[in-house]
Amino acid sequence: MAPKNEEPTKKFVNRGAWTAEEDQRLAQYIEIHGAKKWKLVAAKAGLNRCGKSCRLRWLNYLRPNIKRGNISDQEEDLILRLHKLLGNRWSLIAGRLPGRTDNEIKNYWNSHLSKKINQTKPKPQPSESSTTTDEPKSEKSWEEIDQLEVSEKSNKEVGESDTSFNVDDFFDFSSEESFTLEWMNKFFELDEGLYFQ
DNA sequence: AACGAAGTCAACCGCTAATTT
DNA sequence: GAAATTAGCGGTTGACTTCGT
Repeated sequence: MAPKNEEPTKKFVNRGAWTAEEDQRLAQYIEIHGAKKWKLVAAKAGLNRCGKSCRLRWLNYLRPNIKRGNISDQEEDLILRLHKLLGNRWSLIAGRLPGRTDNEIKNYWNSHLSKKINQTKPKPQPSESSTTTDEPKSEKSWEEIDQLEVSEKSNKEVGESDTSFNVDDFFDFSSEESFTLEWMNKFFELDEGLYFQ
């Protein structure tokens, strides 16, 4: 279907770490022309990079309002809870944490939280199924997960939701930041009794 | 001080979904 | 409707740093 690599010629494509100059070129170009058609962006900005690489760099580092490092306890807690709910859906999780990127959340999870979970996780109950991962499947049923996915999809397709729970609508807080984290924690506190026990 | 192991994280890869032609 | 192109996602890799001996 899709081509393996979007670049026709890989001859002189830069790879690896971005230089300050490349960052500046990319940011400058996007500021003027916007962030779309990444292949074009790469070419027009005079970057010997593939479009994919430019996109990633912009989304993860150059984009405005990006927060880097220093993940707060509150954010960490939220990540844990959202991961429990959503599994490895990093972009979804990141979408609930203003200023955080999926890559950062994923890295943070892999290097910090997965270990933490493994350390603190209680021994599996004999009655429970023998899943070994920290995926949510052991916490929530597949039906519940599916329901989330279906309602997400149907909302995009139809533009309105039925009575089912919609995770995007429910967690959408594109504008209000500090309020959100507190509110989310409140929600999870209430919700914990239902879902996470 | 030197060296290997372990940890971290930016970037890449392969794939699918969505959009455009 | 089909094909081509673009966007986006999650998994993985590898360079670099930190830690332990």
